[in-house]
Amino acid sequence: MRLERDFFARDTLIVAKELLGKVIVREIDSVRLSGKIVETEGYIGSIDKASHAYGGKKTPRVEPLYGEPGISYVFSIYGMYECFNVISKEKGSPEGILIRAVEPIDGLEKIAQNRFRKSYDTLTAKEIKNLTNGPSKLCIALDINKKVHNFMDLVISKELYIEDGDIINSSDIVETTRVGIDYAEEAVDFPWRFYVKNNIYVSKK
DNA sequence: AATGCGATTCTCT
DNA sequence: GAGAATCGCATTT
Repeated sequence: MRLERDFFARDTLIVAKELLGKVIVREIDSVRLSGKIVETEGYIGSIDKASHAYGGKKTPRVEPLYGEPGISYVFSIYGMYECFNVISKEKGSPEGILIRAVEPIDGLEKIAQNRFRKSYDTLTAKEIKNLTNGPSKLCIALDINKKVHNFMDLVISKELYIEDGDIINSSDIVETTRVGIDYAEEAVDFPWRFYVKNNIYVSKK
């Protein structure tokens, strides 16, 4: 079942944790691609120097962060990659959750084509592991891009949404520091990254 | 108009 | 583990 607005309209770190085990669904021409979320990071703009909206900063790029819970924020990075976030909390408060890794479930053939331009059957073990074990890798695999999917309402969209999935026991969740935010001073140490213990698709242990 | 860099990934070594 | 790729966007001139 699809997650509704009220799921996202809660404390960002709770949503980030509870998104583990849920399933991102990407429908392309009636073909279903999906992946189980295994790694997330919370960003809380009001107090978080790692957030694009730190201190209430508001520019065209970060506008989605201020939108309704349940919409997407897709940003481009390093000129060649994109990252997918879901907005949490309430409209007006710049908070969101970066989806850092998923475990491929449906549409493996299309996912393999999107990532490596070859058939799933011909992937090496290394390529399989690298299909979706990173924030930009999963965007490539599921064909999520800023141009089409930024500001998309995941509660309404038919082509991109999130469904119920596994319930992850809290003893199987690791809480630790976030990745790639070395510049963020004290926020470097905030334990706002969550991942499923022992899952091979987690980007970084 | 010019500058500088990033919530990353890939390819070497 | 280091270095390159590559550009949108915020910031500065």
